[in-house]
Amino acid sequence: MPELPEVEVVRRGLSDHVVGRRITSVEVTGARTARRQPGGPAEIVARLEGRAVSGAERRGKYLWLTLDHEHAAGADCLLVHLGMSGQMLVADAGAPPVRHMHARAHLDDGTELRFVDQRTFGGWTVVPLTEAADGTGVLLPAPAAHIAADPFEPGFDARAAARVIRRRDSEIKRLLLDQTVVSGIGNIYADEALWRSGVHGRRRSGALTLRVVVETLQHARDVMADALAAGGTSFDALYVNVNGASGYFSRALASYGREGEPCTRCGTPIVRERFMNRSSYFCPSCQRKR
DNA sequence: AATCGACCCTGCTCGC
DNA sequence: TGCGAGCAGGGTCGAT
Repeated sequence: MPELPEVEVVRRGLSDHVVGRRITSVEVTGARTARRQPGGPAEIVARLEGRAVSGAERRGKYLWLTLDHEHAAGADCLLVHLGMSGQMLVADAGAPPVRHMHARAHLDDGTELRFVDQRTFGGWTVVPLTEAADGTGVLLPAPAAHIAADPFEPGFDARAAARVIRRRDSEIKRLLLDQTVVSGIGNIYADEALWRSGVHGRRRSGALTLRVVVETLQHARDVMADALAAGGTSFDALYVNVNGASGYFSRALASYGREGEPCTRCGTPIVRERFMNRSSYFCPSCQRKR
C-alpha cells in the first residue's frame, strides 16, 4: 500500500500522537511481524517496555520511532516497515480489537499504538541507530543503513542519483524501484514519474541521457509532493494512518490503474503490461520503448 | 559483483 | 452460488 507520501502521512500522525509518550506495556502476537527481530517477539517487548518515544523519523518507506536512552552509544529505535498493507493505528485503550492486529504498545496517556497488517509483509524490529552508508551523516536504523536518500531529503542529489542510474545496466523502472539507488518510490509513483517524463519503463538506464534521468527523478519528487499535499489534508485525529492518498488516487493519477482509458496528454489508450510480477501502466504513444 | 525471477501472505473481484 | 484465476501501492533471497 504505502509509498513515500503515505508513509510520511503516518509519520506525521505518529509525531502528533505518539512522540512524547512512554510505552507502559507491549504485546507482540504476530510471529511474522517480528520475523526480522533476533530473539523474536519477546525481544521486542523487552526492549520497548518502559521506554519513552522521542521522535518519529522516516527515510523513503522506512519509518522509525526513536526511543529515549541514557547514553548516545546505545541509541536505538522501533523500526517499522508497513510492507504492502501495514497500518499504525492509535486507539483508545479498551477499543475493540481489529482483525489482523499483530502488535500493540500501551502508552501512558491511555491510548494504544497498534500494528495492523493484513498481508503480513510489514514488521517491527527494535534495532540500533547507525550512520547512513551514503556518508550523509544521517542516523538510520541499522537494517536500513544501506537505503539511499529519498527525494525529499535536504541531502538528496538528483544528479548524483541519476549518474548512479546511468552507470547501472538495467531497466529504468527497475532502478527507480531500487531503494538503494533512490528511496521512497514505489510502483505507482514510478509509473507516474515515467509518464511525466515520457520515458518507457523498460528503457535501459544507460541509454538515457543524464538530463532525462534527472528530470524523471524530479518528476518523481513532484508527483509524490502532489500526493502528499492531497493525502495529508484528510486527517482523523484518532487514527495515525488514514490511507492518506485515497482521494488523490481516484483523481490525479495520469497512468497508474488507467488501462484502456485515454492518455490525458494525447488520447491514446493507456496500456498495462506485466513487469517484475506486478503491473506497469504507460502511454504507448508518449512513452516509446525506443 | 550485479542482475533477475521466484517467493513470501491474505482478501477481494471477476469471469465462467 | 461456487470456484479458480488474477491482482494488490512491499522487500528478500537464491540462482546465474
